[in-house]
Amino acid sequence: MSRTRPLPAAEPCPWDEIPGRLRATGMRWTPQRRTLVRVLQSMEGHVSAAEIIERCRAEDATTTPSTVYRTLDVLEDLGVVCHGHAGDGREEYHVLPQAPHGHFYCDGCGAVLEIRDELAKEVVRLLEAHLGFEIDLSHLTLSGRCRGCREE
Amino acid sequence: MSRTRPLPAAEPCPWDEIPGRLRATGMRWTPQRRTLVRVLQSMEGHVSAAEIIERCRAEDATTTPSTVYRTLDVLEDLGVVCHGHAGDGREEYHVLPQAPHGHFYCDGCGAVLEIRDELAKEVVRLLEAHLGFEIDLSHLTLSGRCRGCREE
DNA sequence: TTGGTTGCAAACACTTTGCAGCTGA
DNA sequence: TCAGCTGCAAAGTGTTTGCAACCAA
Repeated sequence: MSRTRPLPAAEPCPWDEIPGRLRATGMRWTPQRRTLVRVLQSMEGHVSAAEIIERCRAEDATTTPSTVYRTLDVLEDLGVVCHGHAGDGREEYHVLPQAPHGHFYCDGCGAVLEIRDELAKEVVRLLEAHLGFEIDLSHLTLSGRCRGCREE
Repeated sequence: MSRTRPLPAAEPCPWDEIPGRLRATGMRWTPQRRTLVRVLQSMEGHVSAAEIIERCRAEDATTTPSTVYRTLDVLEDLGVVCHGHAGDGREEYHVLPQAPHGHFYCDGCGAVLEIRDELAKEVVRLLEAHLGFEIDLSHLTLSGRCRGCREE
């Protein structure tokens, strides 16, 4: 299973390279994969497995969860998505992560903010300096309360 | 359910105050709770629900998961533990958090480090300054690779 | 006594897997 | 053709809940 891989694929794979990259390793470019990839393209950012499945079903009512999960695994190997866990522990997929970033979930209002670029680097650097850990920020979602909810 | 509460209880509850605090609100101090509390006392830090259940079963073979989960919920309201999610999305409990701190899990060797005190404050401050989020670090476990595993 | 607790079993949500048949290359 | 892929159904996980019996206060 790809999710036991230590760290996400090094370089992200552009959308239009996907069919070729699949075929290059003997894999197939099927209608179901076309649907999933089209859906993912319209969802850049963070998405739950449930959302992905629902959107696929909207495009193709015959979509099956197992196929979606299996294909997401394949796409994760290609670096198109990488998965982590939302605050409630469910699978969460990050689409086409260009730079290391995490997500921030507000317990109060449910808002989600991305922790990206400079800030992500800063956090990574800080933790690395203190603990010697190379953090995989893209794999997690922090939780807390946003400014708005704190002022209530 | 207590796990929908916005943030963990403000002040941690010393072990010996637990019986009294329970009774004060009409709750009972039962053998099962005694067992669980004893087990938790011997496990300060991060523990998975499975570990807690297993250890309880070692002390009392009749221990039931449902009772453990329910009691952990009660103890979370008292501030004795607070729960989050491990890297794989399972429930994880932090026992008697004295100061805000998170955990760091190494994908390589499985080592767990605590992110505490100064470093935790620094991270919290950083994220707060940039995003306006009041982070609940105790609610999460970061993942990545530790120094040792990176050098392999 | 009596309402909080417990144990059991069943329900749950989500994800994974086995397998026979289908299909892209 | 023929491996990879799909759909289905079934099995897992890990956690939660309903309920009757139980027992701490």
